[in-house]
Amino acid sequence: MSASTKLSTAVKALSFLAQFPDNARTSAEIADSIGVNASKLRSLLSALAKRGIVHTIKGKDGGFKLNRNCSEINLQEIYCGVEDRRAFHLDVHTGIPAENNGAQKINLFFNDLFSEIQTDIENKMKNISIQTILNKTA
Amino acid sequence: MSASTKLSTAVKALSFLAQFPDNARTSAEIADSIGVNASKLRSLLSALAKRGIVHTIKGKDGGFKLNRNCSEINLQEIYCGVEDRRAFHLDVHTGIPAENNGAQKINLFFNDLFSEIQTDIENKMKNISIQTILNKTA
DNA sequence: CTAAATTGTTACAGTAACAATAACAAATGG
DNA sequence: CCATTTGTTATTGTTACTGTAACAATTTAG
Repeated sequence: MSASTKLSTAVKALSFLAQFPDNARTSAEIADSIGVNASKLRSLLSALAKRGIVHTIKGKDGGFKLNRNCSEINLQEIYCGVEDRRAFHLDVHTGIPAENNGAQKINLFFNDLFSEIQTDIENKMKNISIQTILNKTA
Repeated sequence: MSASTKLSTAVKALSFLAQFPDNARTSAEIADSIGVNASKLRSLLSALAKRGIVHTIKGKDGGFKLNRNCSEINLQEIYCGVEDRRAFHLDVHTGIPAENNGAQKINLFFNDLFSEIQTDIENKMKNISIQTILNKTA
């Protein structure tokens, strides 16, 4: 799953869970509703559980439910939860021994630029909560 | 090559060419200087030639040289030249038949959001020319 | 005209990454 | 003890990527 796909899948799952504030829902039910594989979804939600975004209940009558109010879950932390790397990490061709000094400085330049872009994106995502999305997609 | 790697490689090549405003340089020489494969580099530069960014000369004593002043080549058009897709395209898990309506609306939401982010990034890149980078990495 | 050099493009083998699924241990509650 | 469900690992098939080589087309020098 690409990074951005993980994000949108996670948001779909959380939005689904938002419909049932009290009852836990199984990975099978959620996966069926949003059209993804249950096993993959479990690994996504398990990552979100480690961040305290969802609560998981194992065993009979178990499943997943939201651990917080929808307005207190934002895209940035969802993204960081489901992805190891920083949001929308971009690569630079890393130096090989023969590279000249100018090329190395250009690598540094792009690392800085991409890092700046990442920060911009993360700031944008911090301002969007699940509640925001529910409102816009209602 | 990932999208962002293509961008940084292209910039390295153009910066190298900037040192020699009058003479064409061969793909072998440029590739050796920046540490990439000559064949891969030729396909990158050939894409830039189609955008009028570099001028190519075939045959004996041929090679590549810049077609414009460094201050008139910006990152956005380099990126669009070497990559088919829009700059830093981000994916959304596209709907499968069983997907519910809420999930589809969330796809639309993310398409809008990612599109907005792409525009932000492109605007940022438009303001950065090869000359800008030469100044910063001198 | 001939030969050498160079781009532009295609092909290819090897590798890595990815997707979708299956499988199963661990945990839980009746 | 048994059924259920998560959490994680393994598997399998496929796709994508990487680095290289090869070669036709083109151009110029001599």
